[in-house]
Amino acid sequence: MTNSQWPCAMCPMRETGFCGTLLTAPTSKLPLKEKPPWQEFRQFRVGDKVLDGEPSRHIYVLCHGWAFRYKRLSDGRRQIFNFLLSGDLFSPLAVIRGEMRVSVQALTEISVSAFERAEVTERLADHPLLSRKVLETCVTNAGLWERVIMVLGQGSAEERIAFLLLHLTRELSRRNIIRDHSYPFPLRLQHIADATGLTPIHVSRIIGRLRKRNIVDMSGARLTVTDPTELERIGSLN
Amino acid sequence: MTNSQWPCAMCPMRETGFCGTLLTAPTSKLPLKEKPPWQEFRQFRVGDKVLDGEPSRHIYVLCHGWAFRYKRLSDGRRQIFNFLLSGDLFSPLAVIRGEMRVSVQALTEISVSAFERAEVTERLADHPLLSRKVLETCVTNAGLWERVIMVLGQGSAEERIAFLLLHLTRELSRRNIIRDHSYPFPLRLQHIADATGLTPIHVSRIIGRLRKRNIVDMSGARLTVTDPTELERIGSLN
DNA sequence: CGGCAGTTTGATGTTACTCAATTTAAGTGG
DNA sequence: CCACTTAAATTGAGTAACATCAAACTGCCG
Repeated sequence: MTNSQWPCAMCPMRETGFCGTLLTAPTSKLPLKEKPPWQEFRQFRVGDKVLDGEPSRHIYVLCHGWAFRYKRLSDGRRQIFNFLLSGDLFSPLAVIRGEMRVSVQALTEISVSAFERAEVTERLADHPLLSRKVLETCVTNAGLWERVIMVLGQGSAEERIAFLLLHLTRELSRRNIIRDHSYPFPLRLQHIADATGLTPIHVSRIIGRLRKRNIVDMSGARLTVTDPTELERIGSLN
Repeated sequence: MTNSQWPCAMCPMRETGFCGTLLTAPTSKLPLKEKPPWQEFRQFRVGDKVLDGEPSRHIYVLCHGWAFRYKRLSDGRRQIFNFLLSGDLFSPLAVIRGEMRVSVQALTEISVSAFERAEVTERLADHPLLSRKVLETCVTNAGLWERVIMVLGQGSAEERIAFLLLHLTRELSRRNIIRDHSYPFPLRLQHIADATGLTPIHVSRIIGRLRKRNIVDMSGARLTVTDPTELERIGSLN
């Protein structure tokens, strides 16, 4: 990981008086600030759960790595709402309301910043820039939720998968992670299935088809977008 | 319509210094306040479009009747995001960002309050109660969006329809509109289909099945929930 | 060289879609 | 109030998309 990729560039807490503190990340080469007692820096390994359906005392920001946010039904079905990348606030709603019965699990090694919720909400009122950031994240998410509802309600299997891959590709490109239309890709078929409402078997077939058509290739834990134009045509639902 | 059902009880603008003005509704028997120039009171008839995919200068609150919020794809597919009932802010996001390329259409005769967006956003800063209301609506909506994503991603046709009917029934019951487990219901099969991602024909079959099982009955522009417990069991996805 | 988890492939089953025809309900004008 | 018109709901038959089950294959790690 190079400094230029250091996630603080994406962090919603940046420039809100909260952020300098994120630079206490162990591997960071950037200048340190003093860490306040109400912030913690934590690391998790692949498969670890950061949250498990219980309300949390903390607000989390993902600093590095991949995670996903999901909910499980009593009969085992799992819906993945979104994938979290560097700089993502886990749930802007958790800032306002404590509840939110969702789980978050790490897809790679990840590092997160955990802020005491009480401290953040207390500072929310007299820190307009912070509350603006939270609100902005809410808005961004709401836009994503509506696009997801659109694609789950109206899209074919192919459109759903293309939409997901397109979205991830765009997000990673904003973070300067993509080189030669290819990037490390930690999702298994099961994750794509649970995010798109399909079965992993069917996802495999569709991805195979997309590969044969030279649109995307998913192998060796990497995703390569061979034909971005075509992927966009399929996945953007306009 | 009795005074006790008058929508201001649900209006997010109530007690924010914006709301008294909603009482200028022509049919209201409640005391009037002076209407500021940046508020308008409008009426629409069945099928009229209040918004049509274009950014609007106004922020809308539904005062009376039913409407729905949707987006149409270029090939004709339509996804209905939600149904609007008395007191609903059309789109909390429109308050923060002007854009939002969605359409809103009336299902019944409706009356709406239209506020100049510029005036509202200007007052947003020094009116904490108002911004709190907007934020709260954002939060409520975000919770709904996630439940919708859950049901569209994981639910069967029956679960999707039950979820929708259950949600509407709850919202109307909060508004004291339900008498004897029955209420006026302006949705056609096509609306339910476009909200659940099914075809109207299939919706018809499923509803017919629910009727035979004495769970709900949808006829004569009314919905009757015969077995609320069973509807809840099917539609709550836990 | 196993052993394991994840992926791919094939065969078959189920759910939901499409198309067409019929029935019901809701208006409309006489 | 009743024929007539029209839109919407229902029903049936056939089809396509996706799910399920089972088996074979691949890559990876000890």
